[in-house]
Amino acid sequence: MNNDSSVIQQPVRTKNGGLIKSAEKLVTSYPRVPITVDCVIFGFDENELKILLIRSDLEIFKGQWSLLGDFAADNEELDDAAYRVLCERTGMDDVYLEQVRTFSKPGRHPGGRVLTVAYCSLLNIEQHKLGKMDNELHWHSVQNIKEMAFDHKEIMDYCYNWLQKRIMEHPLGFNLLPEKFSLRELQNLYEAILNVKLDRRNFRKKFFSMDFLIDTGEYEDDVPHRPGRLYQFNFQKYELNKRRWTGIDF
Amino acid sequence: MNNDSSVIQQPVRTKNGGLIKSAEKLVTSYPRVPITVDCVIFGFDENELKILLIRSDLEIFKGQWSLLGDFAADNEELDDAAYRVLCERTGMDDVYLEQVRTFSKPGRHPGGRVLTVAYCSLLNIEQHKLGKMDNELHWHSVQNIKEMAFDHKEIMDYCYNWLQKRIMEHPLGFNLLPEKFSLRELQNLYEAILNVKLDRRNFRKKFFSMDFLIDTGEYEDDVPHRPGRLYQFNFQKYELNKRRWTGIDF
DNA sequence: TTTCTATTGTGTAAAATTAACACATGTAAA
DNA sequence: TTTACATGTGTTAATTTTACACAATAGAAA
Repeated sequence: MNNDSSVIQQPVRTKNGGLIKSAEKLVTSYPRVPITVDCVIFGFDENELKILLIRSDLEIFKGQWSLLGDFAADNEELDDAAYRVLCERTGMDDVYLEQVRTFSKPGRHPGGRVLTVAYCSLLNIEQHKLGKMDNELHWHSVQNIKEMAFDHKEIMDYCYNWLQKRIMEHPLGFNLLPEKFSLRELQNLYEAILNVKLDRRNFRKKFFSMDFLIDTGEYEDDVPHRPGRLYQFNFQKYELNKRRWTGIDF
Repeated sequence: MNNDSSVIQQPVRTKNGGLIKSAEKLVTSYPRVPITVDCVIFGFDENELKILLIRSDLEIFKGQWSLLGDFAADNEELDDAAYRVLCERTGMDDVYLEQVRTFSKPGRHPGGRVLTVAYCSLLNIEQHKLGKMDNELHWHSVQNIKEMAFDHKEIMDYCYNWLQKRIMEHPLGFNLLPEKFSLRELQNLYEAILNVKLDRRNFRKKFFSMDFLIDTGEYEDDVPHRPGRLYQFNFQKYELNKRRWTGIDF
């Protein structure tokens, strides 16, 4: 591990005032680290917030679950790497994805120093029905996960926390819902993520006043009670007014 | 660049079901990247938000300013690396420091691929009077910086934006002020960071109601008008009540 | 000593937002 | 036809935010 990187420990830096001619020489004189991206992929199903995990392929973590991740390729921008992982593993594109934080604790990877950049992703679980091939993949209820491989539990907790804050500032939640949804579903989503109970009438008022909901005129189907109206999220309008958006406050 | 890392491009992964015995072997088969930390160090002086920059020591960026940064050492946690940079360059310890974001665009460093993790730091500028030795260091007004070496302008902009949001959620600003300060100074700070004008009376009410200000009983000195009271920030009390803290709203 | 200037320190009323709460309506199942 | 259950809607009280004016106090100037 890191044998070649420790050959030259003294930086190429000139002592005083002199400028460094070769940036390349400078760079190659420092330690280098393998980089991974890890995706915390959230979904929403049965009124629970879920996260997509894969069985670890390392002997040492046998039986444990881990985030979907991969090493970054040569010269690969990390956003691209995360997106690649997402596409390869879920077959989906056009997915919400955002960088959250970098984790660098020495010893976090049993194979030596590996730095990982955590990404948070929100997707519609219905559009990613796991095939029979995917017996290594599984949607877990976020609340039930006790331990994970590597430091992935810590990463997941951080990202879940991040999501709770983030969803108060931007209407990300819609990425987790089907294209058409009832207000009840929307409220269930917020209650699941924030882990609180909300007043139905005030919730409704709040979202209508935001003016990002399009009334489809359609109604729920297959419910054993009065069906609710179905709405769509107005992504366009949101993008236009994003700057004036100051967040939700329940 | 990256010549040894591209020797083995095929991952060691077993095709189906088989677990990987050697995590080490897996890790060493992937590309490796030099990592830097870059500190966006904010200060407050003459009612302006400032940032501490250093003249780039690279020939290619001659005359341009850059963030204070360094390469991460072997097995060095990045928080530690950032803290090390901060201490080495400013001689200060016990400084507010927080990771903000990782920047990975290929081509962002002229010496080849270098990944950098940006940290945001807030310190009391009075306690870091630049000595004569530090003629490579300079406090710049944040508003005046047009261009910087590397992608540091982008990083600075991102961190400034981050700070504007962050300061609404946590009372970080006190790190930028002297131990004892008047309410006017505090308001100037917020106005400088947020780039807005605030109502003096409401600002005052807001901060008193937070109950984090300790009245020292002392007064300003050397002002050509009625002197204001001096306060201290109650860090202890804040730490205790942090969890219930929901932010400021001007 | 007096006057002037500038900034501190304080309170209240209007406006906006949030929180709490109840009843009629519509569908499917019994 | 009745029952069960969730939808859809409006009002009032409480809280928070905004807007705004005047007396007090120090140093500087006259």
